[in-house]
Amino acid sequence: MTDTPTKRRGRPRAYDPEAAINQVTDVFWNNGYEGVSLDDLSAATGMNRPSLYNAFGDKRALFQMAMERYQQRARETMRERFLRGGTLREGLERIYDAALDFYLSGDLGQRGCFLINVGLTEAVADPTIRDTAASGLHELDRGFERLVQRAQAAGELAPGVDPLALAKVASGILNALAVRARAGEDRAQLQAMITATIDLICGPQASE
Amino acid sequence: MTDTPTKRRGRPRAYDPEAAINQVTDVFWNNGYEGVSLDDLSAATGMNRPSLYNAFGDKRALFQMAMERYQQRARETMRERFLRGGTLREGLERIYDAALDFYLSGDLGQRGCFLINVGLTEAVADPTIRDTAASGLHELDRGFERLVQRAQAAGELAPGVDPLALAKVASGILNALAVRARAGEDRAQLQAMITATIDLICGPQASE
DNA sequence: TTATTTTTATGCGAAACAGTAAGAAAAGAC
DNA sequence: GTCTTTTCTTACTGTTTCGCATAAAAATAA
Repeated sequence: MTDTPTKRRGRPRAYDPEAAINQVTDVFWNNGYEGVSLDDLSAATGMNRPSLYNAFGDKRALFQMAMERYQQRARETMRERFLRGGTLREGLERIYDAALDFYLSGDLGQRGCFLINVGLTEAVADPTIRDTAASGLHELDRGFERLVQRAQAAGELAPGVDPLALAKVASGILNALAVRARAGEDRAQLQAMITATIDLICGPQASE
Repeated sequence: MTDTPTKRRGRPRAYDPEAAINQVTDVFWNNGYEGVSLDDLSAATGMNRPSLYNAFGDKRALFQMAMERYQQRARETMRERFLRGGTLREGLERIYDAALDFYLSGDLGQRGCFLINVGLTEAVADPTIRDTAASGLHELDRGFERLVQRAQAAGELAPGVDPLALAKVASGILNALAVRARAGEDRAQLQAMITATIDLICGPQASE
């Protein structure tokens, strides 16, 4: 739809827009919004500043684009894991496992979540950024709600429990994993928090 | 010990160091490290830049001082709530309630946690800041561990459960509350997450 | 070849920034 | 009153920043 495979008229662009957005996202993800200059982005993408402006707009627009790109990446990674079948325990294990890979990625292996650890820093000063970040978090909330409701429909949950309450805890712990990944906790520590959460929500696992 | 109530020799300082540190902390808390200029701090404290340098050092030192001041404030608020007696449920209610007041404070009422929402943004670029923030989070972890272990010693917990696992979840949810406060969730939504967590850890409350 | 279109490259300008130097001001000490 | 000490005030330096203006380069169209 938007792509034009036909030969363009003028000088061909020397950069790949897709790759550039990913590089911009990574730089913001590491250093925050205010911690990044356009020269940093220029160096990371190989584009010079006027090309950046021409292609994507100003710094704020670049950041907004980076947030959307991040959400797109995350959605592609997580969607299937929310929807695939299995028990609630299996679903939660799949989801948390994928999130860990995400949060522990990057050069230093502790980037956390873009929305939480970078976007929300700007939340007080910029309501637009805050709302974008918040909607990303709420999308995850809804994923957990559906997951738990499916488990309830399948008769997995004890009769008294409130599925939405379980979903809130499950989603909150995902936030905590992002926070703690950025704080430098290693995979084993984060995995211990995951295990504790899953055992609490699903009941302790039967020993193998 | 460190205070000298005797009359100082030279020109009296026109600012109150305690108040200045609090003001610096608030400005960083709202806008992040990179989002704050020394002129901002100068305006907030009423001190001009040379006085800031003379009194506290450069921007990095000011931020470090702000992190420590924040931890001091938090410690004073939380300590008593971790130590006072009562059931585990009562303890958790006390702690989360105080945390909400903290996270929902500030001009806009959604500042979150300084360490999480501001300090950790710098964590990838600056390991010193990361370690300071991480140690603050781990101090809370230990508080929850002791709280849950006391509950176990008092026979409140079911025999099978691992108290450290419960503590991990309780502490993780505290992180999530900070994240979501900054994302703009209101008190009622946060309270719902608290209730869900406490019910999950302590068992649902007997209806009154 | 010549014109047109699109992008890249160079570089400018005004503002903001961190940090410091030098001197004026306000207090006590003598 | 004069000296000494501490702080405040003003001003400066060099750098970085954003955003853009202008011109060169590389492609197609005619």
